[in-house]
Amino acid sequence: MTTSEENYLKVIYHLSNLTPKGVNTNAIAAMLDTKASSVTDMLKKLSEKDWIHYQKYQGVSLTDKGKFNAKIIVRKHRLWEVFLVEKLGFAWDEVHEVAEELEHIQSEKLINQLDQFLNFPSFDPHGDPIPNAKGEIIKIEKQLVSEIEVGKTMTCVGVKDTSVDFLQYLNKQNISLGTKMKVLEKEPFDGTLKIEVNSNVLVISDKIANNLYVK
Amino acid sequence: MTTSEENYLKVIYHLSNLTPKGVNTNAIAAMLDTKASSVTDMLKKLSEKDWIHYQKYQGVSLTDKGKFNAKIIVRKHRLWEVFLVEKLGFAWDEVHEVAEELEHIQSEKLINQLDQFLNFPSFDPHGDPIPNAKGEIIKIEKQLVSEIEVGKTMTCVGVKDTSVDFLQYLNKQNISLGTKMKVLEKEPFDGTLKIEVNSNVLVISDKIANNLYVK
DNA sequence: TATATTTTTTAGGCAAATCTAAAAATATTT
DNA sequence: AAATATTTTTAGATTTGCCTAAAAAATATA
Repeated sequence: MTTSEENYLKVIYHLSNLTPKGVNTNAIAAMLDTKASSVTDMLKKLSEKDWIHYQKYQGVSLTDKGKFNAKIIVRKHRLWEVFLVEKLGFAWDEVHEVAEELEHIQSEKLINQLDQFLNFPSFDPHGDPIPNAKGEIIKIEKQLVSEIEVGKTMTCVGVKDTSVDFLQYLNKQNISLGTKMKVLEKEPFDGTLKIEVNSNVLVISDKIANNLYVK
Repeated sequence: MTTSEENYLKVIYHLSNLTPKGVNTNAIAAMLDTKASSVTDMLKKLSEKDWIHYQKYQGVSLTDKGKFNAKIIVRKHRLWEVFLVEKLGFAWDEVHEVAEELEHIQSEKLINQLDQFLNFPSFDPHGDPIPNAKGEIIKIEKQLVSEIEVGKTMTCVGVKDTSVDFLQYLNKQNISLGTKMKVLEKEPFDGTLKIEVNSNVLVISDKIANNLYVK
């Protein structure tokens, strides 16, 4: 499996969770920062290898084989992120790029030993679940801050957007996994929220509230 | 720097230590398991980037820039080998292939944090010295078993050949870094040696004696 | 429903890294 | 020194993954 093929599988996997009916060519192109025509080329190749179901103009979905491969790549990515944070002292906003490279290293033994070395972690530094060696992945119930009612307390369990900008914003506000918060006020006009964090009142935008997972 | 360019630099670096006058195209091709014509193509590219001195038909040598880059790749390779053995429980004959992939991960922070995490090791699992972040590398005096006089005792400090076959042969004979040995007898006809290892007498060929470093 | 817009695919091309086959330069042997 | 052998380079082709531009299909709009 080439690095490029792996990147396509991973992106199709992530998009499938948002668009279960079938993933669009343009959506894949946008995620991979490439052109639709390049995507079409690759879809044909992935289809021939039986990793995706593909019919012209109909969008794609992963086969069982493709889904398993995708999950193993996600597993590798997230385990490496844990390693970088727990063992090498990286911050959660510094790991993504490096993990994007490390996830393509081909060695089953490597990744399973790494898993053991890290004590079989269940979640990565952004709160996302780590598939096990069989590709099994736990799903926890989590909600966006934007979905929480006024007056309720909540605990940060993850982020939807894992961009450096967003993670550094959270750093600045002292919000990390496990941080307890409370919704104080909700502005109906634009979705702006007032929340209590670390005994301070914080005003957060609609966009922030839609990218922060809590339970 | 592409993976391919890195592999060429690394090979030229290693060959330079054996052939200081200038490295041959064919020698590079043999090491990289490719054709001489492919090597010529790449030499032109490396030359344009000022990583090697290259004149048609005259063999090549590394520029200062090229040598530094090569040493950083060697540094990465050897640090990853230490990680695999010390932290993930790999055997010394299992690390080379995986380290060949890991050495191409591009992140200065990653490798310097890894170095610290491993306590700034000086040698890799095969006894080879690890360059520091500046590319500085210590040279220890070491000799091949074949160069040791009859009657002398010696300690294994490294291997010249790092192939799986050779390393597994040494495993079988219970020879590893630090193993004490004594030369008992030398056969002038074919260079076969009798040595004492772990209170046993072992007969080793010319070829073995020429690939085992001691001091 | 016919037209316009958007999405997707095809056709043809490019750059990197490789290959084979043949030519050129260097080295070795007689 | 000439002939032979070896090494290295050139020329031209291939594969992978990407591109642009244009055509085809699907979707939205009037």
